[in-house]
Formats: sequence, C-alpha cells, structure tokens
Amino acid sequence: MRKDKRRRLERAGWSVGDAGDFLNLSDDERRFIETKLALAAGLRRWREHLGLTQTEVAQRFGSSQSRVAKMESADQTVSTDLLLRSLFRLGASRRDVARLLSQKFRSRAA
Amino acid sequence: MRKDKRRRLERAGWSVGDAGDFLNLSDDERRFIETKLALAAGLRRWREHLGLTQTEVAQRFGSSQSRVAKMESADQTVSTDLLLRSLFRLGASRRDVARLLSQKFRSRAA
DNA sequence: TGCACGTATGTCTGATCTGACATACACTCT
DNA sequence: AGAGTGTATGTCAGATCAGACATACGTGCA
Repeated sequence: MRKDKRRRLERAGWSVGDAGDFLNLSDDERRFIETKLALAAGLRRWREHLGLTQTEVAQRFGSSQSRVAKMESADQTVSTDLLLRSLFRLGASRRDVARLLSQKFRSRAA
Repeated sequence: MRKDKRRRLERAGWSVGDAGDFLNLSDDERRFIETKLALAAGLRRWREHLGLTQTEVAQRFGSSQSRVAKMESADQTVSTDLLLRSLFRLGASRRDVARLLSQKFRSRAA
C-alpha cells in the first residue's frame, strides 16, 4: 500500500488532491449539504403528498412539531440520519430516497 | 416500532435470505439499517478501489483508523451522517451514493 | 380585529456520536 | 518464531444531536 497505488487512482480521475492534499473541502461539503437539502425538501414534499401536518407527523414519530419543522428546513441541528429515518417512517423506500439524492440540485429560491 | 406497516412487509416476501436477522424489525427500521449497511459496504469498496488503507483514509479525514473500521462495519456508533460525509470526502458524488442506496440489499453472509 | 391553524425559531437537558488511544486479531514475509 | 502491515474491538471525554417547550410568525376567515 504505497504511493504507486495512490497514483493509479489520481489518474483515474477521482480528483484526489496530490501531494498529501485532500479533496477540495468545500466541494465535498457542498455535496453533503446538497444532500441534506434534498432530503429535507423531499421530506416536506412527501409529507404534503400524504396530506399531513407537521404536528401530525410529529405525533407519528413520537417527536415534536418543532423538530419536524427543523427537519424540513434542513436546520443545522438535524442530521441526515434523522432525515433518512423520517423519510422511511413516512413510507419512503430506499429507492425513493435514492431518487431524491440523484436529482440535480435546485436552489430553493422561489 | 410502528407495526401498522410491519405486516405489509412481512407478506411482501422480502426475499428471505437477505437479512433474516432483521425479521423482528419494523419495515422502516429495516430500510434504515439496510441503508446504513449499503453505505458502509459502499465506503469500503470505494476505499479499496482507490487503493487506500483505513489508516490513510483516517488521516485524510482527520480521524482515526478505528473509526474508519467501524464505519465500514456499520458499527452502532457510526451514523449515516458520518458515512455520507466520508463517501463524499472520498470523492463520491450524490449520484454515486444514490446508486448505493437503490441497489437491492444483499446480506453479507457468504 | 381577533382567532384558529400551520409553520418557524430559540433554548434547555438528556442521549448519542466522534475521534483518540490501547490493544487484539489476521496475514505475509524472512 | 518475530516483525511488519492492515483491520477489528473496547472504552472514554468532549462534541453534537434529539425531543420538549415556549413563543413568534404568517395566513385565512369570521
């Protein structure tokens, strides 16, 4: 396990920084945030599609309305963990979630 | 622990063989765990494809080898949050991650 | 205007997660 | 056997998160 292997991957186009540098930090951070936003937006759409209020969903989850609100707004205090669990609890399948993730990112403006 | 959904899955014939050890879990918990397992396995494959050791990855992440080992084995103490962040840090795209999620679940038992 | 309903924001406390370290296990060489 | 390399497991202090509650905001309607 040496640099000979690392070189192989660098050429493979995996955008691995050279000389001990890492991936572009803001780049992977951006992907993570987009993922979170996508899950949050997806959760909201899913709930609305089910015709439920945040309060109703909260009761189902054994949580509170405020937490659901924070989930849907991708608040800093909610993890993708919670978003995933919530989507599943509302009946989404892994494939449904995957669809959310692979969708091209859209700003929530307007 | 929602059981209103459990029965649906039990009859859905969820291809026995793929996780018989989850039979006592509710539908949504199962999906969540499968998701976690899929991400963990994906992370390992991704790392191996890059030709990196757990230690090298840990250094990149500013984490420790033990934590990476736990990630790849889907340890209880690692969140999907961490798995997602790690995949992204290794260069995976949202679409790559989505692919991992939508794949049919396979038990890692031989 | 006031009220009802749904949603958003701020903060507290207990729970969970994270990185670190030590250490054990598994293999492969010599 | 012993050394080197890679991976797994157990534990802990500090960091982060979850649910709860209060409260504010926004909209529609009487």
